[in-house]
Parts: sequence; structure tokens; C-alpha cells
Amino acid sequence: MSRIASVLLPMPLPEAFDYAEPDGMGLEVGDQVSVPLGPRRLRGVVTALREALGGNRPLKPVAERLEDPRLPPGTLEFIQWAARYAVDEPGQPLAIALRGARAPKARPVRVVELSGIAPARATPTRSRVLEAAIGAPLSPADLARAAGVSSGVIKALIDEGALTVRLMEAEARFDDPDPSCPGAALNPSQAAAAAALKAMLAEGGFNVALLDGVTGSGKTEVYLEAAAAVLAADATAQVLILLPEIALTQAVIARVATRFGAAPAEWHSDVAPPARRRVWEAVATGRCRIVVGARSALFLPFTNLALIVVDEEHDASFKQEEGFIYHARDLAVARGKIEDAAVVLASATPSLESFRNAETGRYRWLRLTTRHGAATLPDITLIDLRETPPDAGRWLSPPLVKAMGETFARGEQTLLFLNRRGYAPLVLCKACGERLCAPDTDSGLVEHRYSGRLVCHLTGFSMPKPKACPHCGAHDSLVSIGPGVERVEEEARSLFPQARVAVFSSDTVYDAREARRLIEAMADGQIDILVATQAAAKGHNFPSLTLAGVVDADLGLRGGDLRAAERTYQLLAQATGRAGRKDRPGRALLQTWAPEHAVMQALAAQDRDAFVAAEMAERELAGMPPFGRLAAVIVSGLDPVQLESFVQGMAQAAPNTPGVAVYGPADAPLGLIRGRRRKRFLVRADRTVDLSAYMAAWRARVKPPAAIRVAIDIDPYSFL
DNA sequence: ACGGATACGAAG
DNA sequence: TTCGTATCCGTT
Repeated sequence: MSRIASVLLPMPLPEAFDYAEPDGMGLEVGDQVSVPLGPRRLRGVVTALREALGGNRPLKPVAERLEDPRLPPGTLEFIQWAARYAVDEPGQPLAIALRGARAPKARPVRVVELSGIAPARATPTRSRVLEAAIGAPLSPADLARAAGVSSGVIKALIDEGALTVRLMEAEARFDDPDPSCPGAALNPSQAAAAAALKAMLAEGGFNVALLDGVTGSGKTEVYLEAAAAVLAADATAQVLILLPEIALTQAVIARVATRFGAAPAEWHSDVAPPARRRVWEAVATGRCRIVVGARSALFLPFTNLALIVVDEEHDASFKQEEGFIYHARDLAVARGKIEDAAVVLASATPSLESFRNAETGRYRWLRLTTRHGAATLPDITLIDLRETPPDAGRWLSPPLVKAMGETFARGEQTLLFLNRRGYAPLVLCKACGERLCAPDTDSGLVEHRYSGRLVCHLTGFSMPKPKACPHCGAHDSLVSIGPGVERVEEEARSLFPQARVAVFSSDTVYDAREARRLIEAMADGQIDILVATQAAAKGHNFPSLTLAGVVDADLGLRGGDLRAAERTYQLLAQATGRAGRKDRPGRALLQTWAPEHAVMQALAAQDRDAFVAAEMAERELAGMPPFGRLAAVIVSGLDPVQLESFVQGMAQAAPNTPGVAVYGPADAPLGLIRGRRRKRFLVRADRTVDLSAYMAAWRARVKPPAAIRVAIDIDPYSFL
């Protein structure tokens, strides 16, 4: 009796495909295999095996069982769960999960070994080499260095046959973490939270805790204690620490390395393919026990995942917005449940969703109250821009400039915070009034002075800044409207010519190394004024930073999307939390046009609970998350007529279900991107409704023409 | 009648 | 996703 193998392929196919198992292949669920698909051969994963009953259509055979590690059952289950949740093909999350398995292996390295044959001529240098060659095989260059000789000596010994050259697979070493290394000294508040976490972990199984502590209260030390407990209790247990930004990984990696005497594996998009492959295989075989990474690390093939930490759990970067759309915090909880693991969500400003779960008792709520060391919370002051506006063409108001001057005079640091990249967010022609946009796109071009270009942040389009208006042809008529970080930097330089001013944004800091360099320079006091977007607003510790200035605190309050107030609150709490972490008091100045707004008032009063209570009440009234659930459908196409008629049909096809309301179709807020017109539905559902099932049923009722794309976004964050 | 671009749906 | 094929179009 032969068997049939269902093989899931990493591409958007509706289901796993069936193949015949050749005799004696001995497949198991989770095996990586190579299978024919049309004229191609592809890597896939066996999701099921069953006896062939005969009489079926002939199946192509599995071409090969790959020697690579098997996908553990929990990983496979998670992939399928995630696909159902996100209303997408299971091949999409599988493609993410196999990114490490499909990466090229590192090239084998050349190593030299003793052949046992004595060299024709013995010299002192040669015997040093032969001595150094005992033990682990080294590359020729390393051996030369170890013996303190030149490469010529090695080459001669190889030529004479005393040393032999061999190609060796680069062995991935992940030193076992040592949980008994001494941890940081915990203050009473940290110790209490760590004890509560350990008690939760001792219960075993799936549990979620919200680690809720103000900036600087030392959440990292607490969750590292939890990790230590998990690693000590089970010699094969694995820990995953998820971070919102690549820029934060180095700092956390260093702390993990200190705490456990061994560096954890690093996982994010900047990790080179061979290293990715090494990490993937080490995780799948259980050799790697701690991973620090970005959201996609959630799809690694853990064999015995015991703890997932989601640091800065409120951070919007955990939301993946294109391709396979998911929120890593929510999927982390799901994966924890599947793996029977504990989950710790850590934040100074928890998302309202997590807040709600903590309030209702679904999550353990652990609060850290004390700020680390003698640091006190910064003093927060609102600057009413109506009363003390900046000069024309300037963005820093007199009170802020005065505070910056005092700070600089004391040799302390200022962080100016503005969540706008580039020089100016808007370029207008003063002759014809035209706003410059990227071709076939509704969003405006942003001026970047460093590069001298106009850039579309949505599509990536860029062009040199033209001399004449492309619309009316007028010369020297283009004016830059509004501030970006580059422009604020320019203003800071002109105000304080002696100060060292730097910019931190995704344009000036293009990779993890550059980010680290700038962060270290700031921490080291080599920068007096740092102008930063949100990239620098979190997670770092700058001892001499005593002033945080928020250039445009109102930014997040405009635009009217659901989470605008929440996001502003979180951003500002993080940004102002940067000031004054050591023994020096810090202060934060927020420039606002609406100081009476509840968000501003709550911030100034440092009353997080008041803010949360007010916002919760509004959400509950509207049935919005966390009291209801949302899904968005973005339908896009090139032909407006075809799109309109499809979208009308789709509206007709929406299932009528109690507790579900469908709004739309409306033009999406950015109605035109790269020439594709976009329409949008918004679905609001009661918490009791299976929203994924509803969306799947809806999608199944319509059949979009090939030119039209339908993307479903469960629990949307971006309303653009 | 032909080649090239393009749109569509099948792949197990 | 990628590939093969059907189809449409402009040219020869």
C-alpha cells in the first residue's frame, strides 16, 4: 500500500497539493521535500500523509526528501492558524517560515589540518605552526595568526604535505545560555514583578502577562529573569524576544549576552542569508535557545518554545502592512497558545487592547512603578503655540529655544522630536498652486535637502528637485511648506552654531550599524542636539539627555483615524520618557496648538490612567476596538470602471450577519498609488463574531478579475 | 500571416 | 509564484 503526501508550497495556492510517496522514502509530517510543479521543482513541506485508496487520478511523485530539518508540529499548526486568521493562503505564512530554510548555506571554509607527515625540514617557526594546528581546524590565515607566522610558512607546509587542506561546512555555534550567571540587582518593584512572572511560569502552559512599567522602570531586567527561569527549568526550552525595530536589537542582544554569558541569535531582514540559514537550522534542531528578532522571527521553527516576550508591545511596527498582513503581538499570543508557552507583553504605554485584556483578567497585570535608580519622571510643560508662536518660517517657539539654550549651556543634551522625515513635507508652486506629487499617486512629494531630491514616502519614487514647476513651468516658484527633521536641524544649527547637531531618521540611518553608531555617539555625549523621528524615541538610554522637545505634538491628533489619540499618547510618553533618566531631572516641552485637548492635558498631568479611561469610554460607545473588531478590505485595480463595477458587486455579496456592519466602498484615503486606484471597505464586528470566517465567506462569494487585487486586513492599524 | 506583448488560469 | 497557452494587436 502506497501513501499520498499533502505538500504545502510557499506560494499563494489555495491548498496543499497531493503527491505520491515513492516506495521507501519514509516521509513524515513536517519533512521538507522537493516536488515537481508544472515544469519546476519546488521546496515544500509535508502537511499530511494518508494511505492511497486507489482509483484516484495519477499523482506525480515527490522528487526528493530534503535533508534539512523538519518543521516542528507547532510551527506547522501556527502557519495554518495564521493563514486562517489573516484570511490568506497558507502558502504565504509558509513562505515567511521557510525564508531561513531557503537561504543559501554559507560557503564551506578552507581549513588546514595536520597530515601526520613530518615536514622535510623542521624550523622553530614551522614547529610553532604544527603546535598551533593541534585542536580545532583553522583557516590558513587564522593558523598563521595563531602561530604568529606569515602565510608563506603555511603554504610551504601545505606544499610539503605536512598540512592538508580540506573544505569544511561552517559550523553554526550557538553557545548554550547560562541562566545561573548573576542577573542585575532588582529594585523591590522589579523583584515583585519578576517573582510574579516566575510563579506564572512555574504553573507551566499558556499564560499571558502584561508587564506594564513606565519608561526607565527596568522591564528588560524583569523579563530576562523570566527567561532565566524558563531556561533553567528545562534544558531544551527556547525563548523568543520580539522587538519592533531592528535598531533596538543590538542593545537587547548585548544585555542578553551579559545576562546569560552567550550571545543570542539575531533575526531580522538585515541578517545576511547564510547567517539566516544557520539560525534557522539551529532553531529547528534546538541548538539555538534564545532568539532576539523582529516580527518575522515569530515564524521560526522552534522545537520547544517556552517563552515569548513582545517588547514595546504597543508599537505599530509590529503590524505588517503588506504581503501577508498580520500583527505580530496578536500572533505571538496565538503562537504561545499553540506551543503551550508563556507570553510576556511589555510596554510603558500598553495598547488599549492589552489594557483591556489585563483589566478583564485575561492577562496577568504586572505593574512596575519605580523608575530605575534615582531618576524622576520629567516635568512636562505644554507650550501654547497660539501664545508664543515661532517666528515666520521657524518651527521652534521662543520658550523651547530658551530651554535648549539653558540645556546646552549646562553641557546637557536635547532631543528634538518630529515625526516627519526629510526637509519639508510639502512642496507647492507659488505661481500656480500645484502640490507636487509622484506620478500616478495622491500622496505629496517630500523635499529632502541632503539628497537634493523630492521623494514619495509611499511609493519610493524620487526625482531631483526641478528648477521650474512641472505643472506651469514657472521658474523658482517652488516653495517648501512645513517642517521635517532636516529643516529643524537647520534651524537648531543656526540658533546654536557651536552645538553639535545630528539627525536620526530612516534617511540618515539606513542600517543597523549606522543606527548603533549614532545611538552610541548620543549616549557618549558627542551630540548636543539630536533631531529625531520616532526611530529614536524608544528604548535607548541617554544619561545626559535632560530636555525633550516635541516640535509638533498635534501631528497624531489630526487625520481622524481610530488610534490617533492613542498613538500620540504613546509616542509622546516614549519621547518625553527619554529625558532625565539618571540622577539629573529632565523636562519635556510639547509645542501644541490645542493645549486643551484631553490627550495634551493627560500628558501634561502625567495621568496615563485618565487618558486611558477617557479613550476607552469613547471606544466602547462606538463599539470600536478593543470593544469590537475591525477588518479592512482594500480593492485596487488599474481600470477605474472595472474597479467600480467589481466593488459594487462585492458590496452586494457581503454576507448579512448579525453583529457585523459593512461600510463602503469608499475611495481609500490614498486613493491612487502607483497608478492603481484603491477602494476600501471597513467592517465592524462584535467581539463574539468570528471575523476571519466572515471575511473568508465574503471573499469566497466573489471572483476578482485578474487585474484586480483584494487585500484583507484584519484588525487594521493604518487608515491610509 | 507573423511576431510580440499581454492576459489568464493551471499547477497535484 | 511561474509557466504555457490563447488572444489581441500592429506590422509586413
